[in-house]
Amino acid sequence: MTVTLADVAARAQVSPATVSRVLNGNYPVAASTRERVLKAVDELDYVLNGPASALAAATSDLVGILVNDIADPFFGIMASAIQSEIGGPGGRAGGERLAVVCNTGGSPDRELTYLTLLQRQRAAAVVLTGGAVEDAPHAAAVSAKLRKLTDAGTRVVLCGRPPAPDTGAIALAFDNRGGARQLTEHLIGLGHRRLGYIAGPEERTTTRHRLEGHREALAAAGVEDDPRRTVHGRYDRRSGYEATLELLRRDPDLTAVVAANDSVALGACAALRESGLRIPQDVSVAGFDDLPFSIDAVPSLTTVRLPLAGAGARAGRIAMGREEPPPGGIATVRGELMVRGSSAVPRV
Amino acid sequence: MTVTLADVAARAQVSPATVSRVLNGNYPVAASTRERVLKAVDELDYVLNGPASALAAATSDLVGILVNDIADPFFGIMASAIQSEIGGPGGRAGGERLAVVCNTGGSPDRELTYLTLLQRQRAAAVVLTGGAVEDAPHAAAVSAKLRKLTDAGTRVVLCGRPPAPDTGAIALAFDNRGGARQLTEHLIGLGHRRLGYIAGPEERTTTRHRLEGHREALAAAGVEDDPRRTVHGRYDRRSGYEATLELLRRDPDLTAVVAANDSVALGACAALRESGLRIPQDVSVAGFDDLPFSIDAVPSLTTVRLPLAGAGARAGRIAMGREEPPPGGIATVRGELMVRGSSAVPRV
DNA sequence: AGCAATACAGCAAGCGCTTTCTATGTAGAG
DNA sequence: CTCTACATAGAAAGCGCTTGCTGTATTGCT
Repeated sequence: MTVTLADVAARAQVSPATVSRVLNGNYPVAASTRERVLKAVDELDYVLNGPASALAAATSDLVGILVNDIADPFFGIMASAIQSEIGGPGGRAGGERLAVVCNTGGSPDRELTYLTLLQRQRAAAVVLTGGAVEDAPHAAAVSAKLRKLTDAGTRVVLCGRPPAPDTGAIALAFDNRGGARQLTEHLIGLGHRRLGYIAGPEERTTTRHRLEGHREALAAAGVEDDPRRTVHGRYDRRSGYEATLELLRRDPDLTAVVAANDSVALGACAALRESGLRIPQDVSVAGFDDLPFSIDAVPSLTTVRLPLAGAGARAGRIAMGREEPPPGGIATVRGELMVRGSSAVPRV
Repeated sequence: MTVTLADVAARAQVSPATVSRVLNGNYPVAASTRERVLKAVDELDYVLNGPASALAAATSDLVGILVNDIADPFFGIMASAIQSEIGGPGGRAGGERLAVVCNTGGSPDRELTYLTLLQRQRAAAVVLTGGAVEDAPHAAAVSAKLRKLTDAGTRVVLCGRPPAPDTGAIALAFDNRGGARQLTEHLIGLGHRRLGYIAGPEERTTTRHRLEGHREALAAAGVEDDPRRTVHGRYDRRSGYEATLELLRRDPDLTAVVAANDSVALGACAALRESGLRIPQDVSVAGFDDLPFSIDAVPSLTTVRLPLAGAGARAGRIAMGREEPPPGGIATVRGELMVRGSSAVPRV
């Protein structure tokens, strides 16, 4: 039925061991023999049995990438960059690796389940992207899992996610706090004093850090931080739309809306516009991430650019052992404030 | 070192066979025994060895999803929907499956390589998304590969991709031609006669079908189809921007620009705006796909909505054998014309 | 009470590959 | 011309799990 190593060996008149060695190329095989084997492989259209070789060699060529939402370009861009570096087809030599992109949907349970699944597959490496959930028991469970993975020799890299101490995981964290602070400072610098803030889901690290940065900026400038000017929602457009309506209800005199990310900002723009407010003349809007579409918004969005592709690529290289991990296993990746058309001096 | 089935068996005072059966739950095991085994599994923190069980059972729980560009929401949305249906963590019962999202980057070679890798892993199913490349040798190679996969029992589903005859693959094709025709008919109906068309890369089926639909509409309405009004590019924003500038150079009196997809349309809008043209008063713009951001464009984009999530979910169910394949193994999924603010009656 | 049927559990044979160790042939050294 | 060294190739022992087949109690019938 299916052709095996032994079939190839028989056809090439060599032992299975030799065929294996030709295929793995890590043992001297005479040129003539190699050629004969390769010919047989070709003629028989032989395809190695992955599970069997993974079992025998106790290693696999799977690399796991965990994302919160694969339909969101934020994660798509990182996943794409990571994948381009793990040496999949088209990558440099060194064996082809299969990227396993796992969509957790932001659910802690699924995150854990996927990690187990990856552990079960004896993945060569795992990259976790995006913010973590701040639930103590869950965080502990994830840490324990990561520890086990690293102990088993799986390289674990966190990309755009806070460090996980004592797990052996390398962390490339985004400076969400600093970026958010810069952004709000920019707005305050323009003269804004009544800023609405649309935060992400309560329990995520990303949400908390961005919110903290925002508050730091307010505090530093001595601007009152009215809790009624902060609303929590999801990281999507709809949430931004609804939250903005709510903010406007609470304070119709807002002069700026700072959103948790660009998608939320777009929703905010739609809500403002429908409320008859002009951007930025009446209300300034700011996002975060600088996803590709942000520059096409009208007016184009003031936001904080996160080097998603760069960080992903670096995470991928580290995961493959092709780049030195940062000292201490932790690096912070900064964002860059992008001032565009959606922010301006407030009306008097 | 790593704990195996045998360790669990020893601890639970049963044979390895029994442990295996408890774990797979497909063979009667007394409740008391099961409990004992489960307890041992828990205490030992045992994790099944995926490769080993895949080898022994001659099946794996990997499902491959091929996409052209994971950073593009078009594919992200489909991948997400497919994944939600393949019964991964959080899905219904029946064993957890790992989705392997493979980013081909639109390269035929990588597509082939990934298929081989998936075949090597003995994937349970494979879903190919997005248009195919129209290169005869490559198409034949892919067909041969698909044939081999289906012969080996892997279910193959094409999602948003034309049928591959005689491969045993199920196809859920998008009606790109019909959608494009409707869209252009709408524009012609508004009174447009000088329409620029920004097509995708030449060699892709999606590009050809959409272009054909556009031309059908022109022909049906007796509108001259000046080849100079068609420009080819990539499926991204930048390409739309550049192509629009080129179209404008060739014919400054265009009254409408039809783009290969929404991203391209956004680029077109930017180019028009920078050229001092208002949308839709001076020039109407239309996209394709109706990605989430399209409604947020200003003005919101007239486009053809493709049920990406729905088609992906269906493809996923079919791949898992949870839904009957369409009769003949082929189904056409229609798009829906979404008339929005970016299209209007041309200026006189 | 005696026999067939049923419900579990275990044995053991692989699944297809990798890899250590051993064997063989050839070449260079003394 | 014999001895050691090297380059290759093969034999065989698993890797950790699944599963067909074979027991052995236990249960249900008559």
